[in-house]
Amino acid sequence: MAGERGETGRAGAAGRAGATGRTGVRPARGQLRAALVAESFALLSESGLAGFSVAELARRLGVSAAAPYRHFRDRDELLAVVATQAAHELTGSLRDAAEAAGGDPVDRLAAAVGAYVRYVGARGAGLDVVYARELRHLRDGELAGAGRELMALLLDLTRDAGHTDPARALAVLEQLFALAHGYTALDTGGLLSHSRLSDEETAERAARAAAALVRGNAM
Amino acid sequence: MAGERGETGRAGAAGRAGATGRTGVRPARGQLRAALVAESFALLSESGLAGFSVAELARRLGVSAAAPYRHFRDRDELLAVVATQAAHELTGSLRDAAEAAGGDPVDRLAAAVGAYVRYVGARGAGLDVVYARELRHLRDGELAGAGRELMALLLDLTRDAGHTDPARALAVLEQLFALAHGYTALDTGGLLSHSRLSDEETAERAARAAAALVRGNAM
DNA sequence: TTTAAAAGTAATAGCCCTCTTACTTCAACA
DNA sequence: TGTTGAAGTAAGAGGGCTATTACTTTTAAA
Repeated sequence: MAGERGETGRAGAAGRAGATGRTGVRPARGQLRAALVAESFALLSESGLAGFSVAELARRLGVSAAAPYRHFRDRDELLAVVATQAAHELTGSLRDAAEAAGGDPVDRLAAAVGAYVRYVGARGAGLDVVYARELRHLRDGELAGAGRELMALLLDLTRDAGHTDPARALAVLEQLFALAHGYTALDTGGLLSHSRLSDEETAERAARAAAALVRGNAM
Repeated sequence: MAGERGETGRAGAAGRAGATGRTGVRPARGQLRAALVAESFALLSESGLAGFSVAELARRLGVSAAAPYRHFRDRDELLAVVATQAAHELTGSLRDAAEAAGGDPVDRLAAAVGAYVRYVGARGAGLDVVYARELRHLRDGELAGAGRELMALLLDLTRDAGHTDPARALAVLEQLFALAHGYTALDTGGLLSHSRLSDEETAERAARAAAALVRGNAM
């Protein structure tokens, strides 16, 4: 029983594994690139960033381990594309959620936090992926822009909630997304309320907590 | 440039690396067990649970890769000892912090959250390590007890803050530790306020946020 | 001083991973 | 139909990790 860990990580070379199941359907010839990105979200959502491996992806799509390298220079480039898409989707989701929440800034922030938790629950990619350390060296292209766009939206929402002082707005933002990130992390880790909650339930709890946090800050 | 990732993880076998520096001092013969535990905290604090590897530990202590297995059946057993110690230390730290904060339940909770963030910053082990999924199969011995002890303290603190309804207390607890965990995670990931904050500064921010959260919940 | 257990080491098996190279297949176009 | 470039494959090099086994060094007791 040599290699049979259940968590690993860090740099180096090897180090993953996982389900190893042929989950996705083998994509038609020429569709591999898109399929890789799609399956990346599934894999992230199941195993997190730590469990992301090109080899596992290839296995799931029923292609050879070398195939992905026809479309991406290396693992990080694929991850960067996924992170960029996640940033765009997050920006859209949070903006929509805030929009739908009406005019009250507190409601809007709470809705955004809820949307964040919901998105990460569904797609497995959150701030940790978008701003992953290991992708720093690629942070000059699209990913950089998508990351800034997301951060700008967050700041806007916070400022609308009455925190016009930049430093103050940043601090509140930090609180809210520490909260949001914490909910997703604890949930993923199964540390929330004994049994694993549904993504929806977690999102609602996070949104309620966010509202309380914003209210509490105003006191 | 084969194995040169900078993050990995998941199950399987291989998968780490890291600094590979000879950090700790080679322990005197017979002191390896204690040294391994001590160095584990250092490694966790640098690379997180994902970067934890027995091989790296051995390297840092200047002993052969097989040496650790003289003292621990396998990686998980070592990790469980570390987690157990972390749980005890956390319980002590949080209790002390609450104690020192005086009589106001909100202050006490905020102090506990601050202490949590401070501890994780310093030692690298938090709820994620104590309640790690991969250690579930060992959760019958000391670790289980230490985990319950920690959780009991948290619940007590929450209950003292006026949330006598068990479900309500649990929900508030969840909020607070999602917040705390989120702060440590964002901080570790360098996502907080551009430049990396000191552990102390992060802890204070988390404590302030916790106080706001508790106040907001009371409204 | 002998001796036996404890603590380490060397070597290695077995896995998984990333990424490269050379070869094959396929599909669309001339 | 022949050609050609894109897409994919087979193999393998290079590395890291967890553990195991058999051998060596130390240390402390008899």
